[in-house]
Amino acid sequence: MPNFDDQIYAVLIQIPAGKVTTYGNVAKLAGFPRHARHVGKLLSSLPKDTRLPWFRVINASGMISLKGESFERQREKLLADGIEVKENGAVSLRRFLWDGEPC
DNA sequence: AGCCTGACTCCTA
DNA sequence: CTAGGAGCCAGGC
Repeated sequence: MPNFDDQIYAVLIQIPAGKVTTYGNVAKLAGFPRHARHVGKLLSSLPKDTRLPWFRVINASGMISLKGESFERQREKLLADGIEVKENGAVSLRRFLWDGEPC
């Protein structure tokens, strides 16, 4: 059984550009349905130069869960992806949510 | 072991 | 939309 971290990474790299997903969804796709909190903990430990699209992961409310500078960083990344993000960090899950693997 | 914390989620009001 | 409470899991002390 692959470890938790690797499974999470495997899911992250599959998130298509221009889409977002939630912590809970990532955890579920990785095979750990109730580890949403741990997903966030793992992302918090990522190096700043990581290739992983950590910025495409937001909470189930469609809001960026970060604060301060981290929040702005993620928001800019999403905007660069063509995702509409409001000033408060809200994203339209209706339009940009990636639920599972389309393939 | 217990207690606290967190980039979470769901339910109720 | 906000606010409060409960459930959830792993890690640190």
